[in-house]
Amino acid sequence: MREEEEEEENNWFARWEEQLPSPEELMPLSQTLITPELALAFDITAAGAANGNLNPALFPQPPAPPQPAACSHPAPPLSSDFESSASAAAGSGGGDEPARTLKRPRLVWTPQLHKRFVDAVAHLGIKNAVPKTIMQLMSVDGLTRENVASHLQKYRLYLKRMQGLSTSGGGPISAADAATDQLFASAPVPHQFLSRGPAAGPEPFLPYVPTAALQHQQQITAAMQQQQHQQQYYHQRHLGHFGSSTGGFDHGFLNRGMPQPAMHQMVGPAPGTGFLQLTPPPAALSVDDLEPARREDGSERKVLTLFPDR
DNA sequence: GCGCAAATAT
DNA sequence: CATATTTGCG
Repeated sequence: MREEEEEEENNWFARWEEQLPSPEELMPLSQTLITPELALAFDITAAGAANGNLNPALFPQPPAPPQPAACSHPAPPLSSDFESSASAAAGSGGGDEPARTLKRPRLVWTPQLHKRFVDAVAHLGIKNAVPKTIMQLMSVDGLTRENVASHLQKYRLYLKRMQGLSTSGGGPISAADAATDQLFASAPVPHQFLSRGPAAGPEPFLPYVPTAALQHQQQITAAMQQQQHQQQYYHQRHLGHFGSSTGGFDHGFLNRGMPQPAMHQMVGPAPGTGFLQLTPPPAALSVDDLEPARREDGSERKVLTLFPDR
């Protein structure tokens, strides 16, 4: 019976494919991640968006989504944009109304998406970093609370591991950890996250006020693409053999292979292999580069410097 | 609704 | 096998 479901989900994101314009083209959101409190603290307004490369004023707000289709309306993150979009878009002669209970394909957490996740949590503060809020802040259509909750759970475990290792031993870490969790390792971990004390409140700003930030939330165009991934996730490393594990990172990193060429029809090579890949706008954060990184001059290794210096 | 551990699915 | 989703409990 699973097969039937596959078909359903197939057409399900079939519309999505149309909806996605292009990773480069979409990047409506920018200062959305900057909490008003923070902005006020710095006395910066829209124009003073830190780097200046993120000028909301300059930002051509996507007045008209690439897809006129009813499926992509401003979708308030508060409600399930999914259902509404589905129901609205449905009706193609059809027969697929029950988008309400449809199970969507597995979400592929790309480094980009995870980055956005981390940024959202970072700017929200541990205090308000709850699935629902995070989801809203991310404003990624198609992203559900469950998705975030699940990911958040894993992420917390990841941080916990980091924390434990860094505090108790003091020995080398990152290496092993990075190797363990590729996804999490791909994104920088905000210093704020590494709260070794029971009480976490290191952040000078960001007391709260999620709603303010959310008021301006706009639907971030999410892109999904289904490529030959299917084989990728089957890509189980052939263990039992060594030597060829040089890179080992055959993982489909950045799959944002969404070049200018119009999206070609996705071929459903293998039924039942539907992957959902959300690609949030690249810009997003103005201070996304606040990463300490260059602590050393020569070492440009991808080693994460997440040790609690203080 | 949130968090977590375990089970389950792909 | 890795990863994401779902389930059960507090």
